[in-house]
Amino acid sequence: MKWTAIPFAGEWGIATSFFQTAADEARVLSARPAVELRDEQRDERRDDQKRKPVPARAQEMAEQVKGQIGSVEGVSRVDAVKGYLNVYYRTSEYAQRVVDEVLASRADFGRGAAKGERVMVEYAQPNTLHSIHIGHARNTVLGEALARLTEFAGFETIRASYPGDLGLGVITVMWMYEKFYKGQEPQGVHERGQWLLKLYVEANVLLEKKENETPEQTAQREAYEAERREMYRKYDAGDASVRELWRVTREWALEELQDVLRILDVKMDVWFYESEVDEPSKAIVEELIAKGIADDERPQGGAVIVKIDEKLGLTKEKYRTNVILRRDGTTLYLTKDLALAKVKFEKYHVDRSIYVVDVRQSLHLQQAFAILKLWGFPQAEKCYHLGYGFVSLPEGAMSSRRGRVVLFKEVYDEAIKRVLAVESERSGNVPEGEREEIAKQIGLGALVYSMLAVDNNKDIVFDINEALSFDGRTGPYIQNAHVRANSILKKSKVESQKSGDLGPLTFDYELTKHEIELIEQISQFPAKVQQAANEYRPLVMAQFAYDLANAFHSFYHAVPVLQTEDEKIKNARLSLVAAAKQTIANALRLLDVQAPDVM
RNA sequence: GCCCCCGUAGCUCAAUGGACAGAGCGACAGCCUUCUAAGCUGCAGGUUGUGGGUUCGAGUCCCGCCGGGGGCGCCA
Repeated sequence: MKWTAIPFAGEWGIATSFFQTAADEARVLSARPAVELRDEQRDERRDDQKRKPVPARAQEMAEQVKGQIGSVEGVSRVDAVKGYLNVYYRTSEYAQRVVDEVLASRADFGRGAAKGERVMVEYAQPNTLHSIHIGHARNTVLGEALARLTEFAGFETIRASYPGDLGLGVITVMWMYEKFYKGQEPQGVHERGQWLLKLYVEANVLLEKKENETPEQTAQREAYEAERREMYRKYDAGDASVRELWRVTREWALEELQDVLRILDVKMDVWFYESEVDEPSKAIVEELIAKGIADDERPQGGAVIVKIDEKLGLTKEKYRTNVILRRDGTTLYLTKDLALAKVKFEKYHVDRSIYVVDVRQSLHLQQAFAILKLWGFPQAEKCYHLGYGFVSLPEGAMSSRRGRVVLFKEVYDEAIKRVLAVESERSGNVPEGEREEIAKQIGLGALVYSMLAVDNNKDIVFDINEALSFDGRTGPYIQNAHVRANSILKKSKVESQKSGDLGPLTFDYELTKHEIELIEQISQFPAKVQQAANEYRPLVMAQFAYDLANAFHSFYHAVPVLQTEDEKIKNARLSLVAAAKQTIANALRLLDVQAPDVM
């Protein structure tokens, strides 16, 4: 029998339906030969049952079962309604169980049992040529929330970053620097990152073919292009000065990435650099040729390719054919991803490998997974591409090449500014010395939540006013619930105390619907953790955090706590507030959002 | 041409095949001498793009159509 929560507010319990049973019965009755029925004494009644619509019969069954159930421990009543059997819990016992569990487990409330499975989440893969924009931020936040969820749900989790520190884009910035900006170096980690982006944009203007070029312009552009190609060649050949230039500019970019990760409270376990998988991936190409998976067309002046559909025996085109080694012997994105997967499987022994990558790369990753399967890696089945919609601007797609991007750091700074601007009017309780820190937590909370509160596959048109809204279904709304709970506890002076310190806890009084709704939300947290982790969807947790905060705000408004005269009820409510505060904090933590005590 | 994703309230988005499709924003009307008003309460807003099918039951699964977006061997 499958039990689900009763979707009613105000009272909680579990329910099961009888539709399936009723439908099955109807099938059996109608399948039985009529002659057999005629022999039955009560065939008329059977005919009635047969004709009875399924919902009505299901209701009948529910009522029957209800009649057979006596009184059950912890259950207040059983109802049969609309084909469902509803079992309502005895409120006081259930409430006490939930609150006790939260206050006993604290930060571990909701943590799933160890699953004995190792998961690697790969995210934060920006190129090392420019500053982190808001699209990278979505990627990072999504990956981090997912990692926190899988970890808390009981999976051993490894966080991996895969910065693209190689390729034409990187060379382009190096060329621009060498030619026009040599010796310059802005101070400040982010200033330097943004400056690299500026160089990249300028270089692309110089290198891009324009309409109606004069012969001089064409010659100039081609000369630049030749220089860039030469630099790429020198890099490949291991030229000392070019390598040094590469090392220095790369470091500037990585320092900025590190700082963004610090701001977002992301601690990577493993760093895979594109430059480090480049060489090993060439050996893989040879192996794939030897195994008959890849076809070497170089003798005919072609590349090394894998005819994926053909090798898999598919007749319809699905994965198509892809190149794994250019005709000039250099590697591609796909080549390196194959090498990286091998490392993940063999060195880190991951059972599941999650790639948090833009949905536009879906085909490429599917191709990579298919080749891994051909290659004989059983883990290929456990590779999962968590695609997410891209972040665009009202004026169109973001383009690093054209410099049409919204930088993460700009939005972050703006967020802090806006919080500080409203802090004086909205909150009087923030100590002067903590204003900046609290403003960071709230500003970032708004930004992060706005990106997680949308399902992965949705594109986001970035609107800064929407992303930094502090009202309604937002990060600050949830943070505020945490703050209000904290405020009550602080005034009651039990904040740091354990549930036991409140005396024997009992909810043996008539609970208001707001208290019951709040307890119901709290009790759902562990299941939501599992759901969000299993479905790879931080949105589930974002939604839950809002619902929980919403239940708390309503409770806060309608139910007095400190003013309660009955000491027992007051203590029960205080413990409920403590449980709510803890659960909100746990949920926010999984969303990579800070839970301030004041705001 | 082939593949993938999406279409739900004016807007932005939710909804393990189950009960009455829910929130926020925006609009309107209330609530601060009561634990923080970044809040609460009320009101309004829907033929879930469309036509079939499967099912006791479809926003959800299958097929067709319409509309939007993305991708498709030497970019990443």
